[in-house]
Amino acid sequence: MTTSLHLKTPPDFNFKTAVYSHGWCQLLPFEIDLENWRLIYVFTGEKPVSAVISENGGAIEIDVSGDEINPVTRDKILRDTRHILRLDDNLSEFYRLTEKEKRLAWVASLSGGRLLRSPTVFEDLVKTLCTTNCSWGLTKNMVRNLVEKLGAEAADGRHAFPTAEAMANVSEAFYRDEIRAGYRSPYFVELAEQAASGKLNAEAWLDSDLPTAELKKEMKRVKGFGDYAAENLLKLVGRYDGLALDSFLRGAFYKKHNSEQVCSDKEIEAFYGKFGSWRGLAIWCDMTEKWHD
DNA sequence: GCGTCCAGGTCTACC
DNA sequence: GGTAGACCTGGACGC
Repeated sequence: MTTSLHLKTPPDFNFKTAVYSHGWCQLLPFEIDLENWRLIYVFTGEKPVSAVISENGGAIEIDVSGDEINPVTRDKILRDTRHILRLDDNLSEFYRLTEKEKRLAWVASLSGGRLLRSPTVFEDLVKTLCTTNCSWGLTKNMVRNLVEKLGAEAADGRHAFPTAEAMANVSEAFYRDEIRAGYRSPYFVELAEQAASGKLNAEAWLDSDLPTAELKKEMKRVKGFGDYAAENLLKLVGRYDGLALDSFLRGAFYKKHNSEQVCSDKEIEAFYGKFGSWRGLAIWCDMTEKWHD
């Protein structure tokens, strides 16, 4: 059987733009069905359940497959979906700034800037670590291995993202040999152990009172997290002060704004300075404009 | 088939 | 505070 749940969306919400805001929609347990514009995710709870998320008549519809779900699971799926799609984000100030720039006028008209994220910061931490110093193809491989080899199985055979406990229960050799994580393997072990023991509470970063610079320092205490990784995660917890420059963003910037000539990171930062604390979101939207054609 | 380069970087040692 | 070198993997590319 299938249970359908519904969520109202804010007026400035665009399902397609939010789902395809960055690469996360391609990382398990997310799956994207571009033909029918549906997002699939395996939610955790009492037991993992697969759900198809789509837009229907201006609202979000979540079709949960399998046995009837209890009220606790139902509430968790609704809460997680709000979080994933960032339905509660207020981007009005960002839109005011981008509307002043002709080339970024599309951002407000397509309601861009809602970056898809995972239900937990822990999942985003692990996935961000999988993006460092490798091709996007390898990132997808590592995440797929983590999900399929360590995540609990739902009724339809899909797997949820592994818990910190499940990740802490395997060895460094497992990460090297089975996950194909290479030199990142000890980082995964340490991160999982800290999260499972409660020593690291990444979820608290969502509503931390710390200034962004301090929060970034805290994130960089996680082994394997440097400037790029910390600033990427900051974006996912709703702070856009950092640009999270990586080879993709740098290359795209050189091509679009610097006649394909290499320039310094400081010059890139200065270019987006006018967007203030929204500059990280401004460069991301600017560099991914064509994704929304 | 083989070697090299590099991709959605970071860490450590050293200066 | 800045920099060089090492680090896994796997696909692309040249030969």
